[in-house]
Amino acid sequence: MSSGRFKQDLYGQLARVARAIGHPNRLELLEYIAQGSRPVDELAAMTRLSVANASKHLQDLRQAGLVRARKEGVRVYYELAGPDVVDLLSAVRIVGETRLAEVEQLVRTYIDARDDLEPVPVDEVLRRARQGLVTVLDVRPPEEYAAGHLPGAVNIAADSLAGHLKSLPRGREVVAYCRGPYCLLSVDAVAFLRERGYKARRLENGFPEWKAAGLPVET
Amino acid sequence: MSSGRFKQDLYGQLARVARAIGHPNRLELLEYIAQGSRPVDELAAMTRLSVANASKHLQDLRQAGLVRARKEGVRVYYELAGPDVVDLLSAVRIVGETRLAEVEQLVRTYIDARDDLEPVPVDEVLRRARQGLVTVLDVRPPEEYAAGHLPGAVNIAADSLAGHLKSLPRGREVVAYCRGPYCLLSVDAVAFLRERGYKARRLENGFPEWKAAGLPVET
DNA sequence: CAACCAATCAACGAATCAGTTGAATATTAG
DNA sequence: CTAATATTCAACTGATTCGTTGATTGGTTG
Repeated sequence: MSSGRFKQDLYGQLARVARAIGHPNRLELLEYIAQGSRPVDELAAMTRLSVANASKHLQDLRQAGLVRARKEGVRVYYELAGPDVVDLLSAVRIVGETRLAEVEQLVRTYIDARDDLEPVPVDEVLRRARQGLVTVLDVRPPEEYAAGHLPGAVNIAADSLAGHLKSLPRGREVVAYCRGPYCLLSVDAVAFLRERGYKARRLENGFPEWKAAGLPVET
Repeated sequence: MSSGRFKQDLYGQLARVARAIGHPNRLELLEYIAQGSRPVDELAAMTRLSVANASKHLQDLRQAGLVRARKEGVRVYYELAGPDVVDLLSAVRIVGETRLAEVEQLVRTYIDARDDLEPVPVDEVLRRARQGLVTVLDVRPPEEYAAGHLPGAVNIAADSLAGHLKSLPRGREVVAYCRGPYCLLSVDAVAFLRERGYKARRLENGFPEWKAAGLPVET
């Protein structure tokens, strides 16, 4: 039986996929790529990596099938290969949170401690946003908002929130979201809004998870 | 803002989890561990690794939180940390199958080609087994069957199937399963049974996925 | 205690990986 | 065509990983 070869080859390939997400810099790159397609130099700047280094990591991701590269003029845009990649990252996140004390600790101190442990589940947001009971607030930078966002969401980038409070109806509850469950932009935004008397909560997941779940998306 | 530290530490930890499943031998070890707890020497024998090497890989898995070690007398039994680990492995499998041509090719030649592309979905098995319409057949070795199996399943190890056909009712359809979607034991069994006139199909997933999905398990 | 066995540890070489630097390629602008 | 810019490639260093070998620990048995 050549089943030994099968198993060997197969697990060799799957290990390639796993190793591709086995480096902190590649995980961070994927977080940004998951918001929409981006050229190499922007991704390098966002992650504070040298362009050559970022380029190499991106090619590693591409060879593992996690991202695609699309050439447009002089630049190369990288984009996520598909929603299954988001599911994979979520699975890693869940294992990390439930099995590694270090992760649980980090999440507790940086997120839970500031957010009063009451993230909003997705189905609730969907329902109440349709009824106009909440303002859905996207605090990511405008390029990412433009590449896709929750239906009806208002975009105010986290760093310009202070200057744009007028566009947020005072009475209604605000639900903020950003790049993912570990993105602190919405944590900061919620804290800021609460200080100013708003009733504000954080969506438990970010845009990529929303989209990967097949929920409606607006562009 | 010390959010840079947060992201760095967090992704460092998640990368640890990913790297733990980033080696073919560790993936194979996990396949066996997912069937139930096993001591180091048995796992080493099953994977044809040296005991020292297997021990080291198992410790890597333990440090990443994927497995637990339980000492019983003179031997150490390793067991899966939880169902979320099975979900993680499934996520890697799905990405590999949909994004890597090599994986799709391997699955096609070793499984689809021999199984006529008609795996049985889990809910169907659950329903029809309750009505007594199908014989559910567990072709894993008896120790693994003993550690947990589908409700009502009959256990005939794949290598002793030829000698135990009498315990399989001739008229009823057989649904065979084993260690997982990539375990060839049930593929062989289905082929063998079909040659002898049985109507036999393969369950699309194995025991670990069944259990991780929260479906009923018998011991 | 001594013998024995499972498991781990320590140390080593080969291989792979991560990041930098500087050169090479490709596409657009002038 | 030339210049400018985004990206990739090549070469190299230091760090990490994998597997083996032989020694060591820890628990059981006679």
